[in-house]
Amino acid sequence: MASREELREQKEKTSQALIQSALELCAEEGYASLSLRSVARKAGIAPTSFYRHFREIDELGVAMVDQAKELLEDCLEQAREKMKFPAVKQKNAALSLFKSIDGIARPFADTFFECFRKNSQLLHLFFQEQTGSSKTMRVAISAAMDQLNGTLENTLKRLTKTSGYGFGDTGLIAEAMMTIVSHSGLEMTMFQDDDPVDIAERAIQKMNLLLLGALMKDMPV
Amino acid sequence: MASREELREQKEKTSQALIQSALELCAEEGYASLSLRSVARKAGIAPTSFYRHFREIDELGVAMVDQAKELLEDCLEQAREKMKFPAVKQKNAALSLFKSIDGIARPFADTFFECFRKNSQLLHLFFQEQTGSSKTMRVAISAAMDQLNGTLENTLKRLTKTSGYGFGDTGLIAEAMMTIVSHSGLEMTMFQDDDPVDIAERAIQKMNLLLLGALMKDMPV
DNA sequence: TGTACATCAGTGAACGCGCGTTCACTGATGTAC
DNA sequence: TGTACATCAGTGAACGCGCGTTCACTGATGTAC
Repeated sequence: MASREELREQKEKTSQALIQSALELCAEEGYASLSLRSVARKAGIAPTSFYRHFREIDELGVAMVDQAKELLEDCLEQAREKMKFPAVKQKNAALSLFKSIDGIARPFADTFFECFRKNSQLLHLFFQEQTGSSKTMRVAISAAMDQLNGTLENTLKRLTKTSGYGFGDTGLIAEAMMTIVSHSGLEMTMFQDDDPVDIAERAIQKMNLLLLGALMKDMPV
Repeated sequence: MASREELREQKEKTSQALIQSALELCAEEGYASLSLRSVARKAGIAPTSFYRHFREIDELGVAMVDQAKELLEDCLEQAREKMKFPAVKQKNAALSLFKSIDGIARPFADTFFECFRKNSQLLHLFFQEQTGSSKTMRVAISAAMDQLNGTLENTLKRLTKTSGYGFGDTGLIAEAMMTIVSHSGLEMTMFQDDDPVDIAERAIQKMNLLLLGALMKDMPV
């Protein structure tokens, strides 16, 4: 009936079921309260079977972090394709620049928040446990964040290459942008009474100010 | 021996011992893993005595949030006294403005991070549980943050009142500043291999860019 | 073709442990009369 | 002044529960010879 290959697929399915169950439990009780038994129960397998897939809970945690990282890399790639930074004429510089900059921050935020909305459990876990109590998780997430920040930094560099204007320390800016959107994303998932569109708009405004400042600082006057 | 008044003081001492014990345990294992028994054990009382002070763990949690809020209000007051925004001459505007702005962001960050360093357990708890798994905690912290943001907003308004320049949406800026410093503060406590001075300097740069952008946006050109 | 053996996802019983909560209690202090 | 009662922080035994982990097992698949 089930070939060795089919068995391998079945195992992968069970692993994914464990991850999905863990995500749902995290959303309810938080990562720190995850128990091996509750995850197994939700996934419909015996507690002891958990060990066929992960050595411990943190190994499952890292698997979730890996998925989140893949997702976010895709999200940044998608954002990169939509972000524009049109050249501006010199007069009315600040106002005109501000509109150009919106072509960076807005598509970035839109893509990010859409991704957050579709995968709120996974991304809440990722950003929340960045400074959570499991060292294993912090290390994994920190490494992922370094790469994501690097990806965003490259996007920013590419955007400014053709415009004549530069952003100065693009690494710093990428970091700040990620801080702003991740903080806003967490807010959206936690306070669902608040208007998510409003939170998104405020995040965009914050990034616009940041980017305008970065442009003005090194601008030839 | 012990008058009724002395008994009242003794009870308050025990409550504080419980809070202190809880803080140390949070720093090791996280708020979600706090147990009534472990807190009582660390404070040197019987598990059942816990109920003489708090109805449940979350009530102790909210007591910690209240302490953190008091501390942060004092910190913002202290920062307010040190923040300056000297007027600038029109020519070389951007560069000159950037230096003036540093008189806002740097004292603010210095005060905040010094406070964070001295009370890392309390403030880590406060900012981490802002989006943690206990709704009771999230609500308490959210209310405290609203007030703190308001305080910082007032400080910003007062700073610009005499300079001729305005910051536009000061609420938005206060929010972004708090996001930046709290995120950096959490980084410092969690990754102690990283240089805290470097993290602080980057936070200051981020806020400087934000403030510069905010000034330029509404600037008469 | 048949037989013995290896692999491996999943199982169920059992263990000791720490947990939150209940209960009736202690012993010191203050109050009513 | 003396006696009965109220208050209240702290106690220790006991409970039932969910936890992580161990162990020997099953039953299906594939492999060696």
